[in-house]
Amino acid sequence: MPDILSIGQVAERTGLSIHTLRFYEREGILHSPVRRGAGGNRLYSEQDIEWLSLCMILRASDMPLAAIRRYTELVREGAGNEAERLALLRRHREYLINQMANLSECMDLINYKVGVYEDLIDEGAADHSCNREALPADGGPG
Amino acid sequence: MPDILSIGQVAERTGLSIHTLRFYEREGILHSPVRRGAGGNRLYSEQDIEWLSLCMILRASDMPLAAIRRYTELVREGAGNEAERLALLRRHREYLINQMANLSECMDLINYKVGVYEDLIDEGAADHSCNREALPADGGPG
DNA sequence: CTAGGATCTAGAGCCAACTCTAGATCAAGC
DNA sequence: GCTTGATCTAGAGTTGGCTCTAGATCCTAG
Repeated sequence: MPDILSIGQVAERTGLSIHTLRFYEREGILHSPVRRGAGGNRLYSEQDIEWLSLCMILRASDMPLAAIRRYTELVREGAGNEAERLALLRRHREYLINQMANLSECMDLINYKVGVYEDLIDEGAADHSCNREALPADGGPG
Repeated sequence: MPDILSIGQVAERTGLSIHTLRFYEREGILHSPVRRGAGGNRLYSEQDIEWLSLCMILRASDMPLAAIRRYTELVREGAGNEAERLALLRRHREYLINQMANLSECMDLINYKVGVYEDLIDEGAADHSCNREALPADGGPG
């Protein structure tokens, strides 16, 4: 593993597009300013990959880029702002708790409905004489 | 509970804005076409509230409006398309499973980091002589 | 009659997060 | 020398989901 990577290599390893990598840099999402090669091309390090991996986890959980940028700034500034980092992380944790509840509420609902439709379709397949017009109540969330 | 509700009442009861209610209607998110009063004003029913509540659960779990619209169409069309409804619901369930994994990965990461920063801040508060420059490794997701 | 408040329509505006385009530069291989 | 492929910059375009505006209409209370 070389510690100097082109943008193409970083794209390949992270799964982010080259466009997105440049966009993230403009947005101040990179841990340290990107070094540049002779021709002005970006030179990434393994550290950058690690930082981007962290950012990708945060993004995958819907942390806004603005929050990631702020966190990045705080880390870049160094020691002394731990309280703000902590607050930022806790805020996102609150979001996560709430969102996990939303997802599992929806999961329950969908599991219920999937069950209903599976039964309905099984019946329809096994017994063609049954009343195929009999709809499950689909008006409500119950 | 009256079964004829103004858009304002629906907004109040669902928490959606009046603008959003009209927007959802344009987007074909309503279970049945809205009835209108003498002056052209929308008349909602309790059924509409129920359907909107369902939609809100789906939206809160990030189902795109396009998918909700499709599901709405299918339900409106009536019996005979259960397989497609089922497929649509299962697709969203896959999304939910994946997203729950994302959120809990992020939750683990954040819990870890929150722990680190809490310790750091506690130490800083309890013992001012300690090395406040000692940073936790914040470059990586670990 | 009039003022206030709720509603209507059509359509513009906004925000986040990409995503892509155009045109230039550069290094390597034939 | 020339083509090919990767990279560069600045900036425009896209998508999804709202959110708001303007100007009209209508109902009710004073």
